Amino acid sequence: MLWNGIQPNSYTFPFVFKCCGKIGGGGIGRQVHGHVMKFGLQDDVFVHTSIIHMYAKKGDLDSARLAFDKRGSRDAVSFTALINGYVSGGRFDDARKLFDEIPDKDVVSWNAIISGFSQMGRFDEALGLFEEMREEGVSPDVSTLLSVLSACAHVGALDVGNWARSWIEECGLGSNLRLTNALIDMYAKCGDLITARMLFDGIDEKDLISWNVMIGGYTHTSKFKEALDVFRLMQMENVKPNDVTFLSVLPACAHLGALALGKWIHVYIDKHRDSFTNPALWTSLISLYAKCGNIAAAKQVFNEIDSVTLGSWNVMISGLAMHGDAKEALALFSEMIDKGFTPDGITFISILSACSHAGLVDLGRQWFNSMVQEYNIAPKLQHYGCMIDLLGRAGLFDEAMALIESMDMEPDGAIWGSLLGACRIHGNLELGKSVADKLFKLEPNNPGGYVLLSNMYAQDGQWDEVARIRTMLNDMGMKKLPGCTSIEVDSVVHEFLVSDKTHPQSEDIYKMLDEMSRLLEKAGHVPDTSEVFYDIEEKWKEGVVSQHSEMLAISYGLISTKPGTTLRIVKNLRVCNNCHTATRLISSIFKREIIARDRNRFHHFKDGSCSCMDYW
DNA sequence: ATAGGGTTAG
Repeated sequence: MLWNGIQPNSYTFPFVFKCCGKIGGGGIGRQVHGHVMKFGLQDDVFVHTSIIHMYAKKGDLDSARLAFDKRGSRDAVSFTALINGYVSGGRFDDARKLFDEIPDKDVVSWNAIISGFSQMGRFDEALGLFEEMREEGVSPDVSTLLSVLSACAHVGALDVGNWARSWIEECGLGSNLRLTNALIDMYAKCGDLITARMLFDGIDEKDLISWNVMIGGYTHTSKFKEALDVFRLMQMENVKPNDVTFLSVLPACAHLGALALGKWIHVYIDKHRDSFTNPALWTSLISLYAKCGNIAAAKQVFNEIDSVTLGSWNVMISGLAMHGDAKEALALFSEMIDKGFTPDGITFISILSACSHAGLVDLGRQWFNSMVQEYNIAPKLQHYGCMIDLLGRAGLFDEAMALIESMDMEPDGAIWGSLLGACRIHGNLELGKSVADKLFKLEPNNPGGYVLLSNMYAQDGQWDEVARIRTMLNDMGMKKLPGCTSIEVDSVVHEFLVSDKTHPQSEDIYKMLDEMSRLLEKAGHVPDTSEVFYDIEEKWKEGVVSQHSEMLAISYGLISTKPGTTLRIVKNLRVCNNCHTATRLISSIFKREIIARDRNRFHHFKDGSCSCMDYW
């Protein structure tokens, strides 16, 4: 155009500047700015605003400011262009100051500042600005609500979120997909999965984001089964998943032990390698295999990663620790350091828990000190928890108490709980009583501690104390968190509770359970009912333990898989003594390997023995 | 005819 001698006018330049922003190359914007001066168009408001915007977008805030200052009449539009530059440059105080100077703030300027704060994680300030906006009588629009809902989702501001929902309905925007997706995410993150699901089911044409927020909502509230159910629906509707989808589905598979589905995802990612480049996917896959008990597959994925991240080292090391393979966990840890990676707090949780599972007291102490002194990592509650657990299990109660007293934070229930567990193992009733008091003050409604203390009184023969605690528990209406075990058969996850009769094949499951009991008795198994906490007759207690959720899951596994197939079960609590002994025997009676994951770690049952060596 | 603002995971 210039070579042909055709004069550009004030309409030309805004288009040209828009392109400058897109190609972003070096001094092109400045050159075009020169042409503007040459043609004397610098006073046109449209041209001038696009100059400010161009510099702001390039991150050249000084030039943007200079252009802005030259302006005769400043309107909301020019302010907003500059504010945007300050926001993306992280200069919030300057942005906020400029914003307050705008004489005639309109929706777009409010949106710029609100979304700026929201995107930078300053959600409370974003919501505060939204409040101000409403007070000043400026009507929000779709963009405002998208930013506001995102902020509500992050800080759990359900009240503002509810307001947003009624606003959306009043404006007749109920069918706006972006707004509905943002609402679903907000309700899910605020914990109201019912409303989130209702909105989700109401969408006719769901897009990928609708599916992702719904699945992610379930995963992040630990509703893993629901997450997988929605993923299945998504597949039935032929919606192509992306990395975000898998980053929500894989943890659900890992938690439920849904290994087959996880493997399917692994194959899918391999097949579409070009579109799945997010390194977090590999970390999730390692974690999946480790948590499903297939440590060999976890290692294989780990060894095939092109660029290893700290996260993948961490999950691999914690996987080995969970399996009780302290030696290999520590070896991998050395390798990681040799390769120049710096361990973080998460790495040390794995290292310390590996030492604790294996009873490596000296090494645990050593790494704890090295973490603090060499790596300058301030220990958190979880690190102290591992150390207390390690020292307590070894019976080193004085040292454990000294460590607790040295902490510069208040010990939590987990710490007192693991110390109480150690007291029970070593029959230290005296310390146990005072530890239990501390625990009850912190977590008066958690029945676990009461059960432990009552068990200790029972071991000591103090039956009146046992009765007193039981009555107290009953009076307080406390119930143990129900034990729940899941098993995956043919890619479907089946969940069982104690004495569960809801499974469609319930009749066959209980037939097999009778058979199991008969063979166990024949093998000399005497039911251990010491952990049953109801005041009922011994015979009934035996009935209860034989119908524990893990026994039902194993029974279902035995009748629904081919002989010799390894059974993988996942329990939400710690395995009880009776089930542990029974499972050991079942592995030899039925010639099945059984890999059980409990709350803390793995048990590999094979030929009548368990990898934890009955120490867990 | 031309200028300023936008959702999902980690």
